[in-house]
Amino acid sequence: MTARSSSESARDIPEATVARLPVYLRALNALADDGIRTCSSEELALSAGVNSAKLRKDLSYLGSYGTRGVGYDVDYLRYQIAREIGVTQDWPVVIVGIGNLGHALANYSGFRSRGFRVVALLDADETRHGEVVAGVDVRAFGDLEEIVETHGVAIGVIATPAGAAQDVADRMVGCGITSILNFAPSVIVVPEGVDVRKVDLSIELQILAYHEQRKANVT
Amino acid sequence: MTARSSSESARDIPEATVARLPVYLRALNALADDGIRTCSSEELALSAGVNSAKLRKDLSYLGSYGTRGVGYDVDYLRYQIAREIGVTQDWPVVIVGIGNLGHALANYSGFRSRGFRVVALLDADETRHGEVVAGVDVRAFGDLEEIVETHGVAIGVIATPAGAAQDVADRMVGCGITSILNFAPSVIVVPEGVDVRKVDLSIELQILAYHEQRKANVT
DNA sequence: CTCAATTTGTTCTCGCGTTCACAAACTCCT
DNA sequence: AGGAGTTTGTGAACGCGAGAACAAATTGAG
Ligand SMILES: NC(=O)c1ccc[n+]([C@@H]2O[C@H](COP(=O)([O-])OP(=O)(O)OC[C@H]3O[C@@H](n4cnc5c(N)ncnc54)[C@H](O)[C@@H]3O)[C@@H](O)[C@H]2O)c1
Ligand SMILES: NC(=O)c1ccc[n+]([C@@H]2O[C@H](COP(=O)([O-])OP(=O)(O)OC[C@H]3O[C@@H](n4cnc5c(N)ncnc54)[C@H](O)[C@@H]3O)[C@@H](O)[C@H]2O)c1
Repeated sequence: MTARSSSESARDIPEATVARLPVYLRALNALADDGIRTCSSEELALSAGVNSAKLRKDLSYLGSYGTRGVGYDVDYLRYQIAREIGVTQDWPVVIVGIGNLGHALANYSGFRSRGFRVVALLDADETRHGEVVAGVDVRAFGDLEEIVETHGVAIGVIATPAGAAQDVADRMVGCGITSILNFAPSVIVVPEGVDVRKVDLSIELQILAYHEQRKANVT
Repeated sequence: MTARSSSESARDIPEATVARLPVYLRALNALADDGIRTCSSEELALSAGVNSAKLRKDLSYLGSYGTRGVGYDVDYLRYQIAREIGVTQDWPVVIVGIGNLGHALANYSGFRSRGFRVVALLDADETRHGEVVAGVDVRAFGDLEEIVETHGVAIGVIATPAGAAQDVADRMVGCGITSILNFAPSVIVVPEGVDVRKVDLSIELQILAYHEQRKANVT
């Protein structure tokens, strides 16, 4: 209701919903690939692996893009979600730490297809410089500032050992990066206004181990 | 209070707490490496990146392992958390899909040091068979059942393309695996009693992109 | 021994997220 | 045109987790 000036979707979307929108987008892309042009909240919820009421409520935060009695137009909804998330535009990304994981990330094609473009691969180890991974040169970490400025990079990925993560984060923040994805198993501290998300494989396994142990103990 | 027979910590720990226990364990290990033998909830919370009240509440689910006026004994608490999570024992793990990501995972030393042992690397692609990664042979996916039985594997990791993930999961469940870590960007369906956790890098980046876009729009 | 200082364990309150349930809106068939 | 069937969008109830606040327990000094 409260139409806010001419600017459109300015109301804030709950964080839990934001985290699910990419899942819906993925499910919609899969449906579109199968030639499906329309779907109900029930069908979409099924392929996204969530409850249909939750799906509808999530979508309602974006606006009323469905038709009662009919469902959602796959292409239209797909575009609306992509626009809301911000993946209709291209996001330049730098990856720091081109070891085992960094190589895998650089080679990952799912990046590009979802609106992210790896513009630079940086590593402190001189012996890695000049190597070309997935068409991108590995360069010196010292080139960070120049690259960020040139390409207008806002998102950085940390794939260095834990000990270097805070230093890398500081340098990233220092030259204007405001979103960081951290794969190193360490807590990094950043100023307000900078977003950090962490991915920690060991933690995921430990959570599984906890539940596994409980299953065994019940027996 | 309600001491439950002779069996000890049988009450259930909130999921949100379970997800943080590995973070505390990591922080405690770092403190121990620095030679610190005792710490307060405030100090531990700081290095784990959480609120100290939350930390104390989390730890209280495990029991009363601290001393009022003093704090926590680092080694003792470390052991108690490790025991609760189940990482005092060794968990055999199989990884399926030895491509870019599978290689990185197989080479990751953080696995072993946290109680997980990669007992097999499996891939459907014959040309990969026989390759040795981090001391482990890449074998045929068809060997899954034999390996799971031989080593008593309960945890499986999926690093195949999305299209193969459900099939791999079905085979894993079929031979007794009850915990799955899925890196493929697809929803996999499993019977009740089987735990699945997913890690999706693209989703993490899209969440960052959303917030990044909002920062830009406010300007 | 007593008292001040410290720090844990727990209670209480608040807000967010999930889910149910249903009115509103749309389609299609007769 | 009207009514039956379908499906969305949302109000309301509920449960869980976060954080503030405090009582209980311990230490150490005088
Ligand atoms: N490999 C995995 O599957 C995996 C899984 C989960 C987490 N991780 C974490 O991801 C990180 C990277 O893992 P990895 O296996 O690729 O390690 P790695 O040792 O293979 O690679 C780390 C790279 O970072 C570079 N580096 C070190 N310090 C740097 C600095 N200050 N600036 C720039 N580059 C620097 C090194 O030269 C090296 O190339 C680690 O923190 C690890 O714990 C890895
Ligand atoms: N590389 C990354 O950094 C990255 C990041 C995020 C997510 N992912 C996801 O992880 C998965 C693996 O990525 P990748 O880059 O390693 O891909 P990849 O193509 O390099 O490797 C996939 C491997 O799986 C094997 N495989 C295919 N079907 C199989 C089956 N039915 N059984 C067993 N093995 C099978 C292939 O032979 C191949 O070796 C993909 O789903 C990808 O979307 C990868």
